[in-house]
Amino acid sequence: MTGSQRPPSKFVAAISQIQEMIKADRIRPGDKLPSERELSERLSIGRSSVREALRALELLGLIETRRGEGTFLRDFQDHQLVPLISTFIFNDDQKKEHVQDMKAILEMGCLAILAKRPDFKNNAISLQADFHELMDAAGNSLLKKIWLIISDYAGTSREQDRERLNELLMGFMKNNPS
Amino acid sequence: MTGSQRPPSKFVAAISQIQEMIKADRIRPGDKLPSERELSERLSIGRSSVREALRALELLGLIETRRGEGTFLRDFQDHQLVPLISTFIFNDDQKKEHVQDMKAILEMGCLAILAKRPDFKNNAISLQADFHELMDAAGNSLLKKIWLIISDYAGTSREQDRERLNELLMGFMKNNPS
DNA sequence: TTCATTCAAGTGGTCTGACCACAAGATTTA
DNA sequence: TAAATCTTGTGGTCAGACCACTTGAATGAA
Repeated sequence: MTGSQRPPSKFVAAISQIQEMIKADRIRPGDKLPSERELSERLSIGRSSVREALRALELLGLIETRRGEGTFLRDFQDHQLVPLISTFIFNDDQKKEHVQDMKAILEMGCLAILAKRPDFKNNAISLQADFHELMDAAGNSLLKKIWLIISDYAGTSREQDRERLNELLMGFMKNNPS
Repeated sequence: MTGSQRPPSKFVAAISQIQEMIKADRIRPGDKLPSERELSERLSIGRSSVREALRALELLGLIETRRGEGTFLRDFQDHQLVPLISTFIFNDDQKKEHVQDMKAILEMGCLAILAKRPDFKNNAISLQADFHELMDAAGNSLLKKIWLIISDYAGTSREQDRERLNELLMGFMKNNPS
C-alpha cells in the first residue's frame, strides 16, 4: 500500500488542539487552562500524552505550571528556551556567528527605520541610548520581539551592545548626513 | 520553614542531564542517543519523565525521533523552534506594516552580507537572482529561516519581491561603489 | 461572631507496567 | 541464493496508582 502516511503523534496533535482550544475558549494570558485530566478526557488521549504536550509548551514558555493549582497561559515575555538552546548552539561556532550577524542585521534595520524620521539626530538617539530604547522608538514590535530573542541567544553584554551601537551610529552619520 | 525552594522537576533536570550526557559522550549531530529506557535507568528517573524531556527537546528541534529506530541528535540548523515561536509572536502582532518592514530589514541584511564579499558585483548577484538564492549565497541559515517565515506572512508575490530586490540593488550600487 | 485548625477535593509530578507499531537484523525455509 | 519469517530493540500510548501541594470549605475554639 502506498500513500498511507501515518498520522502525527498524539502529543503533537495535542499541542495543536490545545492551541485551538485556547483560541476557541478565549483563554487569555494569566488564565487557567483545563486540568491535565480534563484535557485528557476532552481530547480523548492519555494523560501522559497531554503532559508531553504541556511540558513542551512549558519549555517554550507558552504556559506556566503551578503544582496544586493548575496550568496557566503565559505571556511570551520570558522565554526560558533561550538559555537552553544556546547551550546547544555553543557547540558550533559557525552557528554562533549566524546569530551575531542576525542580531546586527536587526539592529541596522532598527537604525534604518529611525533614520527616516526627521527628528532622527535630535532627541531619539543620543549616545546614551541603547537598543532597547531604540527598538521601542522604532515602533515595530515584531522587530523588537525577534531582536530580543536573538539577543538572548547572542549572549552579548549590555556594554558590548552599546559599543557596537556607537560604531554603527558613526557609520550612519557618515552615510546619512542631514 | 522558609527558604525551602523545591528542586526543579524531574523532566527539567532530565533535560540538563541529557545535555551533559551529549557533551560527555561526544554525541554529534546525526548520532543516536541512548534509548528512552536506557536513559531512564542511567538517570534514575521514570521513562515518562525522560519522555517529557525528549518530547520538549524534539519540539525545539534539537533532537529527532524515529519510531523503531531511536532518538537522534539533530543539527541546530533545521530547528523548528523559529516557526514555532513565530506563530506565537505573530499572534498579537498582525500589523502588516511591521511584517513588511521586517522583511525588508532581513533582505537588506542579506545584501549587506553579500556586499562584503569581493565578488559581490561579479557573479553572485545578477538581476535575475531572487532572494531565495541570495539568502543561500549569504550562507546564514538562521537569517534565511526567519526570512522565509516572514515572507510567508508578508504574502508578497515572487514578482513583487524581485522588483524590490532590483530597487534595493540600485541603491546598494550607489552607496557602495566598488 | 471571629479566628484558627482541620479536612477534603482538585491539581500537577512521577513511577510502573503493560501493550502496540515499527524497523532492522538474524534465522529459517523454499 | 533468495525470499519469507521470527526476534529484538525502539519509540508511542495508555491506565492506574501514589505523592506533594494548594485551596477552600467545614469544623471547632475563643
